[in-house]
Amino acid sequence: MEKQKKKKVDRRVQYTKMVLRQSFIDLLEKYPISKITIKSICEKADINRTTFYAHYADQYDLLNQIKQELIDDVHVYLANFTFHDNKSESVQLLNKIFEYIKENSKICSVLLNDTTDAAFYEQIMAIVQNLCMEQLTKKAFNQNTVDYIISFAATGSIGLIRKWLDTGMKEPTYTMAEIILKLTNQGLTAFV
Amino acid sequence: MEKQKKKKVDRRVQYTKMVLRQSFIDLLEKYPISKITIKSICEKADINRTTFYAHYADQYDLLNQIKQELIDDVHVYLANFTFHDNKSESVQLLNKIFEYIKENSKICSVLLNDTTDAAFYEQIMAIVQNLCMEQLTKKAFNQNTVDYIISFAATGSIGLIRKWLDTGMKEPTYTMAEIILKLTNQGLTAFV
DNA sequence: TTGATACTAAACAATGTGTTGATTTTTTGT
DNA sequence: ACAAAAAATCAACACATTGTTTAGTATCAA
Repeated sequence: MEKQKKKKVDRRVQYTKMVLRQSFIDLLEKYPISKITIKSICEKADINRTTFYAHYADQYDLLNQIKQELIDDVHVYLANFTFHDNKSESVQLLNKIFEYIKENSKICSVLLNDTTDAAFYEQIMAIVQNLCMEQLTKKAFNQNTVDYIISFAATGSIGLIRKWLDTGMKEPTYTMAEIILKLTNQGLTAFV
Repeated sequence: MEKQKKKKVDRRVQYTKMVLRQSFIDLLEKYPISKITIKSICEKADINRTTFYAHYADQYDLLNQIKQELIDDVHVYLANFTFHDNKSESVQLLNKIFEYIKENSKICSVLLNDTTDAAFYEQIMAIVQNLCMEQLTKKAFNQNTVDYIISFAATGSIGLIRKWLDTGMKEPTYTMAEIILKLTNQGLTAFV
């Protein structure tokens, strides 16, 4: 009963956050984050600078919130799916992810190119892990080695996605899902 | 004859650059680059701010020069080796690299954690590519797919190294060289 | 020693930062 | 429709950093 009352978000707040976020992303496409000032974000968004500070500590805080929203968004997007170790299911699921990335390619490009924040990176990796490496953790590998393999596969997948985004998301001979699954699953067999 | 005269670098310049660089790296270990001011670097180094501007445009320029020096350093470090597709040679070579990283773990940690700069990333990836993926390009794969695989393996390797650095460079059950080679080579076989 | 080069110190305008308090506008609940 | 609450605005503020200039000093290489 207590948490039932979800505070309705003020329309103004919604608008302010939306427009600040959008300005910021637009700027991020043109300039490195180090050159983007709070002032410039606010001017582009036509929002008072004082208002910015009411919502965010600084640019990086704004960036983090954008990241978090994306993570949540992806989780919602995938929530409907049930997981099986059936291979075609994995492919289907990964395809769904690439569909999502394609739809949100603009923001994904920006966010994946900034990997200074380890937390975001690891959350993305966690998603990949859950999708592609179920069988990995089940088998009785040496845990130490497993961690390294997971790092490799997860980071590699992100690199793959970045390349895909940078080159205009052209579908290669194999689908992205196929490539990822083949590379990860096959890589594992080296350690069985 | 023309280019023979290599200008001797002034000792003062050498000292200035060295101490600025060192201060910067020290600060990078403690604070995110966005919080590091030119002023703070200079104060720590006890160098006049005007002098900083004589050598670097800003913090990011300094960072780039540090990166470039590291790349050059690695190339020199590996220059003595000759390449074979003999497997044990590859292992030896990779071990050499991990030796280098271990010796320079402080700076490597800092530099590898900032991947906003694609150029540096790609130069590191190029080294990994040349070392581990000779046989890859030789085979008649579909070029489109090859590019993706290279991205995956190279980025994955960097992720692996980052993890290794973050966890104190403990030697896992398999050596790092073994893991990288197994994962990359094995991953390839999926596309033969 | 000498000429060249590099560093320092001080001052400068320009820009961005983060916070304040008073005021206006919009939303929400009744 | 109205009053209370919440949010955005505005102007002003002290402050820090930036990047550049100028003149003087110290160090270097030869």
